[in-house]
Amino acid sequence: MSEGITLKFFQESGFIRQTCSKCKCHFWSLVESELCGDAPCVEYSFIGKPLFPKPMNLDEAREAFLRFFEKNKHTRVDRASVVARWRNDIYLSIASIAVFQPHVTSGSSNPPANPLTISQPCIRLNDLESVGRSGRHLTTFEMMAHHAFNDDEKTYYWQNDTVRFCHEFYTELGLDGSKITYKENPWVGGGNGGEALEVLAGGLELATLVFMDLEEDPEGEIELKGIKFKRMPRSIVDTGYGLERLVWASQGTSTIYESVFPDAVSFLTKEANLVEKLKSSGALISENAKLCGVLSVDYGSDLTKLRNMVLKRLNSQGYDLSLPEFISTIEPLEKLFAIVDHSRALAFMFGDGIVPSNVKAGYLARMVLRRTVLLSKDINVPNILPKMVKHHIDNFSETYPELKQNESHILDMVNLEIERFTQTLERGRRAVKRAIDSGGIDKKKLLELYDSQGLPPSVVSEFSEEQGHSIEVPDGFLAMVADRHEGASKSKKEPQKIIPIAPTKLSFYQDMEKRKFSAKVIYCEKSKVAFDMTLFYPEGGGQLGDVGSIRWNGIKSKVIDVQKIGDVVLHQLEGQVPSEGTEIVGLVDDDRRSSLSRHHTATHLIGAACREILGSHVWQAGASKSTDRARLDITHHRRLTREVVELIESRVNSLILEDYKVHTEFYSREEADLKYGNSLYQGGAPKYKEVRVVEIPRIDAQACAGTHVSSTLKVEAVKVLRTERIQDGVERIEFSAGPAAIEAAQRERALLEKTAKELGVSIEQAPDAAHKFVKEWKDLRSKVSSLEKELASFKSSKVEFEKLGNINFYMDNLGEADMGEVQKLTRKITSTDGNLAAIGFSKGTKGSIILASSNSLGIDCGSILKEALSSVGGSGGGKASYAQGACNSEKISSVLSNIKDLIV
RNA sequence: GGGCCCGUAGAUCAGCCUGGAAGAUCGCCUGCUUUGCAAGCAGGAGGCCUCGGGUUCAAAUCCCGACGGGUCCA
Repeated sequence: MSEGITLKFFQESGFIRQTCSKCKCHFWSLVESELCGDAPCVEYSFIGKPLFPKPMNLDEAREAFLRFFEKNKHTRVDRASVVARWRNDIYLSIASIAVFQPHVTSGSSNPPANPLTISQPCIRLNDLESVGRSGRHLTTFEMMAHHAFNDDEKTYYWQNDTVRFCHEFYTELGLDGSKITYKENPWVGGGNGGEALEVLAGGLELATLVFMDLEEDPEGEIELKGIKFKRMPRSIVDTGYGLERLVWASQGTSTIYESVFPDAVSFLTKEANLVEKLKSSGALISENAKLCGVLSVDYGSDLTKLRNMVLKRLNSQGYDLSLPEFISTIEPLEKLFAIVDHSRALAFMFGDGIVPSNVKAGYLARMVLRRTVLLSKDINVPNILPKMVKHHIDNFSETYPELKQNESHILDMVNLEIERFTQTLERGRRAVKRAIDSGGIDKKKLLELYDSQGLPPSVVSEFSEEQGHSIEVPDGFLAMVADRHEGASKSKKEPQKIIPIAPTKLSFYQDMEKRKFSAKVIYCEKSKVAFDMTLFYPEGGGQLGDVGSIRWNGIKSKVIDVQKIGDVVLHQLEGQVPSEGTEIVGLVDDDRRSSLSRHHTATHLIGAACREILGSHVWQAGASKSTDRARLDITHHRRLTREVVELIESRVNSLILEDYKVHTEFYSREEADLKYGNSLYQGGAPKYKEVRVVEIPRIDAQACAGTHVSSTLKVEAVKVLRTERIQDGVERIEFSAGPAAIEAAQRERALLEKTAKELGVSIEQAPDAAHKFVKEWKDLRSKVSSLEKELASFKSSKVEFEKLGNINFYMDNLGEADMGEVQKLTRKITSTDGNLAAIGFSKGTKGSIILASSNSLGIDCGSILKEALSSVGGSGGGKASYAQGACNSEKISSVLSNIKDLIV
């Protein structure tokens, strides 16, 4: 690498490779320069002095980019969702290349076009704290890119053309070529790596050109940034051009936000009454942005440090500001920018179907929303968020009509989440008050309030102030939270073992109705065997494996479990095991398979009905199919009401009757993507190169490896059994299909009949009767209670007492009596000073004693009763004023006399 | 995927740690006071203490499980 990236283009155009005197990195530039042009070596020079002759907005800049690359033989492809559903390692699309990982980058699938150009909306939340503050950070941005996927068969272009394209693109737009610096900086990430060039101008990184041709390998020969790599089969041109950066550079405003969202910023500035402040603080913001550009400080924990550094620089440039003055000027504006940015992120997240939740991507959306709400409160526009989101939707409606289409859903999500957060805050306000009332808020309490009630320290502090108490927020709060969550164990996956035989031919895909087959045993392992082909479906995709039997030479063994290990299907046998080479006849249990297939097709129908009735935000979050029931978990933000469930159930049953054929077909990944889009991957990231699509025409299409019935009519019927909220934002629907649905209905009928019979009424009258019985039972219960009171006071006047010293000793055995009644009786007696009551009563053979004394006596009833009971084998105890115990009912009188003896 | 918190009257919560009569405040009802309202005073109704097991003489309270909610982290 000592030669760096030496390209023909650089040489022909007169670029010189130089070394930065500060950071020692290598860079290429048309002019001689001491510094590399990247932060922190240089600072922004384009603010107030745009790099391009003509200011561009988002649409103009995006179109200029895509057109340029179309002109240069790239195919424009549509953006993907910001929710990376095709991946199981990240939740959000964080780069344009993420759209093509891992299937295209690994070589197992072809790109939709090659070479291609795209502008992909991306969301990154790792620098959330910096958004608004640094003047350049965004949670949502569009990464424009041109990608070329080269392999052994064909090389489209590599480093030289990439840089040439890049340079031509910027210079054609009017950027002075001598202002561009290409800094060598190898790139590493996501298990891949390669040489890379950062494209810098005016101190701003405009783009990164990555030449991805390495993959991580501990045995690899090549080392980058301390990690070992080897060459990968594909070499990929992975570029990333910041759309927003380009727009910013073309306008040279103080912050990126003012260039990218001029309308939104001015709208919010007006609403928040910050017009004057923004105008008068322009210079301050510019300086702040410039300095934040060169400083690499963690905005989360070292904010005060950062503020002081900026302030020092400002004051050395002729400002005369105190820290509080500086903060009070800059903070509201920073918050304003953050709100503008965050609300765009929310529009995209909800627009692409994220349902707020306490887990996964849904949690990320919730977190962003809550932050934004708090920020809006801070600048006195507490209800601005829905308006801001709508503003973005309208602004983007031409470029992203899908946002406009989903507008009502997006706003519904936003409003619902705001409502939930308001409730959380109200709960929190009360919790803070309680905490203060019961001894104040210490560090531990603060942590608990955050962790279990969702109250950030700033909010707790605010609520606390309302109560007239100030609290101190400790440094490193977030580190404490992290500590608390440590020890959360990470589960390790066991590496799958490999069986060294040819892949089993999965014949059930050819004919899903067939149950009988002949095959040859090609592998044995204890009680497990593999054949050259099989009709037995192995457990997978949430569907249970088949069972059945195999025969050979007059011998029969049961197949009790079927699993797929790699590409081999292993059949677990019960009984004798055939040896390798044996020809066998296999028979799949038809009842079970048919039932599983019915439930699987029914699952697709339920999913389709849910999407139709509830909306396109409904995604499968999990599924499981068994013989008598199946369940489907869907993303949805509200509990499913009975009415909605009935709608779904009816819709599914009419789909069944409409008798659609169920088609299955294998496609390559790119064909499948092209034909169906990524809604295909309801079941998660596809595992194989070939995608099997199960399609119910016009109703549903899914990548699915399971078995299905040949037409919807064969599902026969579907009955929803129950729904359950398994996570916030995820509803589980449990249902039965076919004969199992009828059986389920019959079970419910039986339960109803039994209930009605117990109530002694017809089924129709059962609810009313139950209501009446419960009401009567309640009335009677309160009547009994008041009668017990009366009875107690009546009986207490009947119980004889004798004087034992200064004690009035009441003693009696009431025989059969109720606990409540006797308790009331003794309370009554001992409510007068100087009284002691020892009352026995029984219920069958179980005898009970209550010993209670007036508070004035100073007698320890607990220990007396314990002792009195011990000689008869009873037990009990209690407090000084009240004790209770039990013994055999025949022993009551002896216990009572024991008590009397113990007192005198 | 992994934690943590919560479930008691119509609402908000106390009681649970340390087992032994199920409470407070607001709201509701009745009466008094008032031209009326608000307020005040007096009285009252309203609880399967989420459900199911277990431990115990005894469970709102301790243990296990389910259900319902909240929340943090990845």
